[in-house]
Amino acid sequence: MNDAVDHVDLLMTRWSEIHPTAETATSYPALLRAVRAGQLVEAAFQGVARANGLTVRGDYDVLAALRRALPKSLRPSELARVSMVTNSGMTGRLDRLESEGLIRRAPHPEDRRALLIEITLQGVEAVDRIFADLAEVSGRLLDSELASSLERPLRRLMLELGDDGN
Amino acid sequence: MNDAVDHVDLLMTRWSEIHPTAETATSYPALLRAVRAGQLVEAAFQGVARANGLTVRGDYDVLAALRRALPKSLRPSELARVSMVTNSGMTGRLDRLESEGLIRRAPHPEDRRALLIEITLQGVEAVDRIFADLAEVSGRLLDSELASSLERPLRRLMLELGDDGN
DNA sequence: AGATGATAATGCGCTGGCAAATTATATTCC
DNA sequence: GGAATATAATTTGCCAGCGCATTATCATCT
Repeated sequence: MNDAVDHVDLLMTRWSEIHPTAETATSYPALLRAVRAGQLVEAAFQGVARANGLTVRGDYDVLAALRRALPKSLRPSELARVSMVTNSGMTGRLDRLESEGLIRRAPHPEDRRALLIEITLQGVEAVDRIFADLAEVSGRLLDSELASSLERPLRRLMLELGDDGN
Repeated sequence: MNDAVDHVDLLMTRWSEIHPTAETATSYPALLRAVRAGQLVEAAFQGVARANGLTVRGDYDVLAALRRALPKSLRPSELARVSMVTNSGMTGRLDRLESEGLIRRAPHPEDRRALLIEITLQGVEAVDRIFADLAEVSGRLLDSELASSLERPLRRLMLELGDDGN
């Protein structure tokens, strides 16, 4: 059936010519595809985020986390953890989002070291708009049949990689 | 029957609570997993590259492309294309790699605008060492059964995304 | 209670990469 | 052949995020 070759196939074939002895493990090419596919998708998503006024796609991750947490607020360090950036990186994102009026910094009532980040109405509107766009773009990039064939293996991969995020 | 839930599952479940009307398309979560898995793998690979003296993993991509192209040399713009960076980004990478003695810039004999990038002996040694490490790490991250279950769908995804690279 | 060590957020300096402008060469069109 | 346009690499200016240091607060141990 579909045995069209992709970039990684060509690449691995060439490697096996160079190192005929090396066992052709399947793990490396699989992970390589994951990286590369991730980059391509990321680029597409980045376009959506920018088209909706955000500076980077990562800012959407922050808004989305806040949106999902409603009516609760989250702390910067929690946001940093699920967004896979450092705390100082999160400070920068929050600075941007706050200056754009999409979030608000509020003091944490029980821990004076901490903050509670509240998403504003504008923030909710933005994230909902972007979510819809992302879903729409995804549908155009990927038919549902391929999507469902990716679901199980990718989910297992995430777990194998120790998908923290929660 | 592995129906353990990952981060994306939780996330989508929450979204469907927020927007009960919205159709639960499968494409978006699939691509989201691709992005996230890609980031996690990237981080692991980055560690391998750094442990072998490289500044960033991207530099390995350049070396690997040159290694595979042997005995031919490649031009900077070609390297930029397959490495998914801009030409100016490639200039920076080549600067680094050249100062580390892993590549050499040679004039292109037929086009005086262009260069030919040659990988040095040290460069070949580095790339071979890193390749072996990457394969080894990959094997530890991912058992071969899961790897093979990822192979077909991921390859199709790459093609669907218009995997240029070649 | 006081001291000591953990944790929360931010400040600061650095760096890899992008976008746009620049320079040099090549190609195309009249 | 000469002008106009395209292409190759680099330069420049900029920015997001990392690592590390700092400040403020909390928690623990005696």
